[in-house]
Amino acid sequence: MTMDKTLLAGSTAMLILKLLDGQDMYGYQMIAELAKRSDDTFHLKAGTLYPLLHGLEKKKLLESYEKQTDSARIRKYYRLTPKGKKHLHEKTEEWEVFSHAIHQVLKGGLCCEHI
Amino acid sequence: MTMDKTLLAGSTAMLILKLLDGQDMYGYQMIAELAKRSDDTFHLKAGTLYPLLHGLEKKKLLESYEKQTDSARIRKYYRLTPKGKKHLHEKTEEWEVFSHAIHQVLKGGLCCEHI
DNA sequence: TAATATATATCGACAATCTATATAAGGAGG
DNA sequence: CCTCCTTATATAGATTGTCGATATATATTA
Repeated sequence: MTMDKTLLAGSTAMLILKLLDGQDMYGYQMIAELAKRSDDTFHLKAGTLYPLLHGLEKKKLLESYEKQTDSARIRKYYRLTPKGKKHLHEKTEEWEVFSHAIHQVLKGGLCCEHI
Repeated sequence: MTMDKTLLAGSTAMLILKLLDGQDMYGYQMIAELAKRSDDTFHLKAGTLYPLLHGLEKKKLLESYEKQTDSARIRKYYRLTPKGKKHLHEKTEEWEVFSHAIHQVLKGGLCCEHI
Protein backbone atom coordinates (compact mmCIF):
# COMPACT_ATOMS: atom_id res chain seq x y z
CA MET A 1 0.00 0.00 0.00
CA THR A 2 1.15 3.52 -0.73
CA MET A 3 1.46 5.27 2.59
CA ASP A 4 0.19 8.77 2.84
CA LYS A 5 3.39 10.58 3.67
CA THR A 6 1.60 13.26 5.64
CA LEU A 7 0.59 10.67 8.20
CA LEU A 8 4.19 10.49 9.28
CA ALA A 9 4.35 14.19 10.06
CA GLY A 10 5.39 14.74 13.61
CA SER A 11 6.20 11.16 14.40
CA THR A 12 9.37 10.75 12.38
CA ALA A 13 11.58 12.30 15.04
CA MET A 14 10.08 9.99 17.63
CA LEU A 15 10.83 6.96 15.47
CA ILE A 16 14.43 8.04 14.96
CA LEU A 17 14.93 8.55 18.68
CA LYS A 18 13.42 5.14 19.31
CA LEU A 19 15.83 3.52 16.87
CA LEU A 20 18.73 5.02 18.79
CA ASP A 21 17.31 3.85 22.09
CA GLY A 22 19.40 0.76 22.55
CA GLN A 23 22.15 1.19 20.02
CA ASP A 24 24.01 3.93 18.20
CA MET A 25 23.43 4.11 14.47
CA TYR A 26 24.43 6.08 11.40
CA GLY A 27 21.98 7.71 9.05
CA TYR A 28 21.89 5.26 6.22
CA GLN A 29 21.49 2.43 8.65
CA MET A 30 18.45 4.08 10.22
CA ILE A 31 16.62 4.15 6.91
CA ALA A 32 17.10 0.42 6.45
CA GLU A 33 16.37 -0.40 10.08
CA LEU A 34 13.17 1.64 10.14
CA ALA A 35 11.92 -0.09 7.00
CA LYS A 36 12.73 -3.44 8.56
CA ARG A 37 11.11 -2.81 11.92
CA SER A 38 7.99 -1.36 10.34
CA ASP A 39 7.55 -4.27 7.96
CA ASP A 40 8.41 -2.05 4.99
CA THR A 41 5.73 0.48 5.82
CA PHE A 42 8.14 3.37 6.39
CA HIS A 43 10.66 4.29 3.74
CA LEU A 44 12.34 7.36 5.14
CA LYS A 45 14.04 9.48 2.49
CA ALA A 46 17.58 10.77 2.89
CA GLY A 47 16.30 14.26 2.20
CA THR A 48 14.06 13.92 5.23
CA LEU A 49 16.46 12.15 7.56
CA TYR A 50 19.62 14.21 7.44
CA PRO A 51 18.08 17.63 8.09
CA LEU A 52 16.11 15.99 10.87
CA LEU A 53 19.24 14.51 12.46
CA HIS A 54 20.97 17.88 12.33
CA GLY A 55 17.98 19.48 13.99
CA LEU A 56 17.85 16.89 16.75
CA GLU A 57 21.55 17.33 17.36
CA LYS A 58 21.16 21.08 17.61
CA LYS A 59 18.43 20.53 20.18
CA LYS A 60 20.85 18.31 22.15
CA LEU A 61 18.61 15.30 21.83
CA LEU A 62 21.33 13.52 19.91
CA GLU A 63 25.13 13.56 19.80
CA SER A 64 27.21 12.48 16.87
CA TYR A 65 30.68 11.02 16.54
CA GLU A 66 32.64 9.74 13.60
CA LYS A 67 33.76 6.18 13.51
CA GLN A 68 36.19 4.49 11.20
CA THR A 69 34.93 1.13 10.10
CA ASP A 70 36.94 -1.84 8.88
CA SER A 71 36.54 -0.60 5.34
CA ALA A 72 38.38 2.69 5.79
CA ARG A 73 35.06 4.43 5.39
CA ILE A 74 34.09 7.00 7.99
CA ARG A 75 30.56 6.89 9.23
CA LYS A 76 28.77 9.40 11.37
CA TYR A 77 27.12 7.69 14.30
CA TYR A 78 24.40 9.19 16.45
CA ARG A 79 23.88 8.59 20.14
CA LEU A 80 20.79 9.35 22.23
CA THR A 81 21.42 11.87 25.01
CA PRO A 82 19.60 11.75 28.38
CA LYS A 83 17.60 14.73 27.18
CA GLY A 84 16.74 12.83 24.03
CA LYS A 85 15.65 9.84 26.04
CA LYS A 86 13.33 12.02 28.07
CA HIS A 87 11.96 13.57 24.91
CA LEU A 88 11.37 10.13 23.45
CA HIS A 89 9.42 9.14 26.52
CA GLU A 90 7.21 12.21 26.27
CA LYS A 91 6.58 11.77 22.58
CA THR A 92 5.70 8.14 23.06
CA GLU A 93 3.07 9.01 25.63
CA GLU A 94 1.73 11.69 23.34
CA TRP A 95 1.47 9.15 20.58
CA GLU A 96 -0.48 6.75 22.77
CA VAL A 97 -3.01 9.45 23.61
CA PHE A 98 -3.25 10.53 20.00
CA SER A 99 -3.71 7.10 18.46
CA HIS A 100 -6.21 6.12 21.11
CA ALA A 101 -8.23 9.23 20.31
CA ILE A 102 -8.22 8.45 16.61
CA HIS A 103 -9.26 4.91 17.34
CA GLN A 104 -12.07 6.24 19.48
CA VAL A 105 -13.42 8.42 16.69
CA LEU A 106 -13.11 5.68 14.09
CA LYS A 107 -14.89 3.20 16.35
CA GLY A 108 -18.02 5.07 15.47
CA GLY A 109 -18.24 7.42 18.37
CA LEU A 110 -21.62 5.94 19.06
CA CYS A 111 -20.47 5.14 22.55
CA CYS A 112 -20.38 8.84 23.40
CA GLU A 113 -23.48 9.79 21.49
CA HIS A 114 -25.97 9.39 24.28
CA ILE A 115 -24.16 9.64 27.58
CA MET B 1 -1.62 17.37 27.37
CA THR B 2 -0.62 19.68 24.54
CA MET B 3 -1.04 17.68 21.38
CA ASP B 4 1.59 18.03 18.73
CA LYS B 5 -0.48 19.52 15.96
CA THR B 6 1.63 17.93 13.26
CA LEU B 7 0.52 14.49 14.42
CA LEU B 8 -2.88 15.23 13.00
CA ALA B 9 -1.50 15.91 9.55
CA GLY B 10 -3.14 13.69 7.01
CA SER B 11 -5.73 12.24 9.33
CA THR B 12 -7.96 15.26 9.78
CA ALA B 13 -9.86 14.66 6.56
CA MET B 14 -10.45 11.05 7.58
CA LEU B 15 -11.86 12.13 10.92
CA ILE B 16 -14.21 14.62 9.30
CA LEU B 17 -15.47 12.02 6.86
CA LYS B 18 -16.01 9.63 9.75
CA LEU B 19 -18.05 12.22 11.64
CA LEU B 20 -20.32 12.54 8.63
CA ASP B 21 -20.66 8.80 8.32
CA GLY B 22 -23.96 8.38 10.05
CA GLN B 23 -25.31 11.89 10.19
CA ASP B 24 -25.06 15.17 8.36
CA MET B 25 -23.39 17.99 10.24
CA TYR B 26 -22.40 21.62 9.89
CA GLY B 27 -18.89 22.92 10.42
CA TYR B 28 -19.12 24.34 13.86
CA GLN B 29 -20.84 21.23 15.07
CA MET B 30 -18.01 19.06 13.79
CA ILE B 31 -15.49 20.91 15.91
CA ALA B 32 -17.49 20.25 19.05
CA GLU B 33 -18.36 16.69 18.10
CA LEU B 34 -14.74 15.80 17.30
CA ALA B 35 -13.58 17.17 20.64
CA LYS B 36 -16.30 15.18 22.37
CA ARG B 37 -15.64 11.89 20.60
CA SER B 38 -11.90 12.16 21.09
CA ASP B 39 -12.20 12.92 24.79
CA ASP B 40 -11.00 16.48 24.25
CA THR B 41 -7.81 15.38 22.51
CA PHE B 42 -8.62 17.04 19.20
CA HIS B 43 -9.50 20.71 19.08
CA LEU B 44 -9.86 21.43 15.40
CA LYS B 45 -9.53 25.09 14.54
CA ALA B 46 -12.00 26.87 12.28
CA GLY B 47 -9.12 28.00 10.10
CA THR B 48 -8.28 24.36 9.50
CA LEU B 49 -11.76 22.99 9.10
CA TYR B 50 -13.40 25.28 6.58
CA PRO B 51 -10.74 25.21 3.87
CA LEU B 52 -10.67 21.45 4.38
CA LEU B 53 -14.43 21.13 3.92
CA HIS B 54 -14.28 23.21 0.75
CA GLY B 55 -11.51 20.98 -0.55
CA LEU B 56 -13.43 17.80 0.21
CA GLU B 57 -16.51 19.21 -1.49
CA LYS B 58 -14.50 20.10 -4.57
CA LYS B 59 -13.23 16.52 -4.66
CA LYS B 60 -16.85 15.33 -4.50
CA LEU B 61 -16.31 13.49 -1.25
CA LEU B 62 -18.86 15.75 0.41
CA GLU B 63 -21.97 17.65 -0.65
CA SER B 64 -23.34 20.66 1.14
CA TYR B 65 -26.80 22.10 1.52
CA GLU B 66 -28.17 24.99 3.50
CA LYS B 67 -30.74 24.42 6.16
CA GLN B 68 -32.84 26.89 8.03
CA THR B 69 -33.03 26.06 11.70
CA ASP B 70 -35.69 27.06 14.20
CA SER B 71 -33.68 30.14 15.06
CA ALA B 72 -33.86 31.73 11.62
CA ARG B 73 -30.18 31.07 11.29
CA ILE B 74 -28.97 29.34 8.14
CA ARG B 75 -26.47 26.59 8.61
CA LYS B 76 -24.46 24.83 5.97
CA TYR B 77 -24.75 21.09 6.37
CA TYR B 78 -22.42 18.56 4.82
CA ARG B 79 -23.33 15.10 3.62
CA LEU B 80 -21.02 12.20 2.80
CA THR B 81 -21.19 11.07 -0.85
CA PRO B 82 -20.70 7.44 -1.92
CA LYS B 83 -17.29 8.46 -3.20
CA GLY B 84 -16.53 9.97 0.17
CA LYS B 85 -17.61 6.82 1.90
CA LYS B 86 -15.25 4.79 -0.25
CA HIS B 87 -12.47 7.23 0.46
CA LEU B 88 -13.13 6.99 4.18
CA HIS B 89 -12.86 3.24 4.00
CA GLU B 90 -9.50 3.42 2.24
CA LYS B 91 -8.11 5.99 4.62
CA THR B 92 -9.21 3.95 7.60
CA GLU B 93 -7.35 0.91 6.33
CA GLU B 94 -4.31 3.05 5.67
CA TRP B 95 -4.47 4.33 9.20
CA GLU B 96 -4.60 0.80 10.61
CA VAL B 97 -1.46 -0.16 8.72
CA PHE B 98 0.28 3.03 9.72
CA SER B 99 -0.51 2.92 13.42
CA HIS B 100 0.37 -0.75 13.60
CA ALA B 101 3.75 0.01 12.05
CA ILE B 102 4.44 2.79 14.55
CA HIS B 103 3.42 0.51 17.37
CA GLN B 104 5.78 -2.12 16.02
CA VAL B 105 8.73 0.26 16.04
CA LEU B 106 7.91 1.60 19.50
CA LYS B 107 7.58 -1.90 20.88
CA GLY B 108 11.33 -2.01 20.75
CA GLY B 109 11.80 -3.72 17.46
CA LEU B 110 13.68 -6.38 19.35
CA CYS B 111 11.31 -8.95 17.97
CA CYS B 112 12.75 -8.40 14.48
CA GLU B 113 16.34 -8.01 15.55
CA HIS B 114 17.34 -11.64 15.26
CA ILE B 115 14.96 -13.37 12.92
C1' DT C 1 36.18 0.85 -16.30
C1' DA C 2 31.57 1.37 -15.81
C1' DA C 3 27.53 0.68 -13.16
C1' DT C 4 25.48 0.10 -8.74
C1' DA C 5 25.19 0.42 -3.70
C1' DT C 6 26.62 2.93 0.23
C1' DA C 7 26.73 7.37 2.64
C1' DT C 8 26.04 12.25 3.78
C1' DA C 9 24.23 16.67 2.55
C1' DT C 10 21.41 20.78 0.76
C1' DC C 11 17.74 23.25 -1.81
C1' DG C 12 13.28 24.29 -3.64
C1' DA C 13 8.57 22.69 -3.99
C1' DC C 14 4.47 21.32 -1.93
C1' DA C 15 0.97 20.12 1.47
C1' DA C 16 -1.26 20.74 5.92
C1' DT C 17 -1.98 23.21 9.98
C1' DC C 18 -2.03 27.25 12.67
C1' DT C 19 -2.82 32.22 14.02
C1' DA C 20 -4.99 36.20 13.04
C1' DT C 21 -8.51 38.52 11.10
C1' DA C 22 -13.12 39.59 9.00
C1' DT C 23 -17.98 39.21 9.00
C1' DA C 24 -22.47 38.52 10.99
C1' DA C 25 -26.36 36.84 13.81
C1' DG C 26 -28.28 35.43 18.39
C1' DG C 27 -28.56 35.51 23.48
C1' DA C 28 -27.25 37.22 28.16
C1' DG C 29 -26.31 40.78 31.40
C1' DG C 30 -25.78 45.44 32.86
C1' DC D 1 -30.34 49.77 24.51
C1' DC D 2 -25.83 48.44 24.19
C1' DT D 3 -21.99 45.54 24.91
C1' DC D 4 -19.95 41.13 25.24
C1' DC D 5 -19.83 36.27 24.47
C1' DT D 6 -21.06 32.37 21.75
C1' DT D 7 -22.27 30.59 17.43
C1' DA D 8 -21.06 30.29 12.53
C1' DT D 9 -18.57 30.66 8.14
C1' DA D 10 -14.66 32.35 5.66
C1' DT D 11 -9.88 33.83 3.96
C1' DA D 12 -4.88 35.26 4.09
C1' DG D 13 -0.30 34.72 5.68
C1' DA D 14 3.17 32.24 8.41
C1' DT D 15 5.13 28.04 9.83
C1' DT D 16 6.38 23.34 9.67
C1' DG D 17 7.45 18.80 7.76
C1' DT D 18 8.22 15.84 3.93
C1' DC D 19 9.64 14.91 -0.61
C1' DG D 20 12.09 14.99 -5.17
C1' DA D 21 16.08 16.46 -7.28
C1' DT D 22 20.65 17.16 -7.08
C1' DA D 23 25.55 17.03 -5.50
C1' DT D 24 29.50 14.67 -3.80
C1' DA D 25 32.39 10.75 -2.67
C1' DT D 26 33.75 5.96 -1.61
C1' DA D 27 33.15 0.82 -2.06
C1' DT D 28 31.73 -3.15 -4.47
C1' DT D 29 30.67 -5.78 -8.41
C1' DA D 30 30.40 -6.98 -13.27
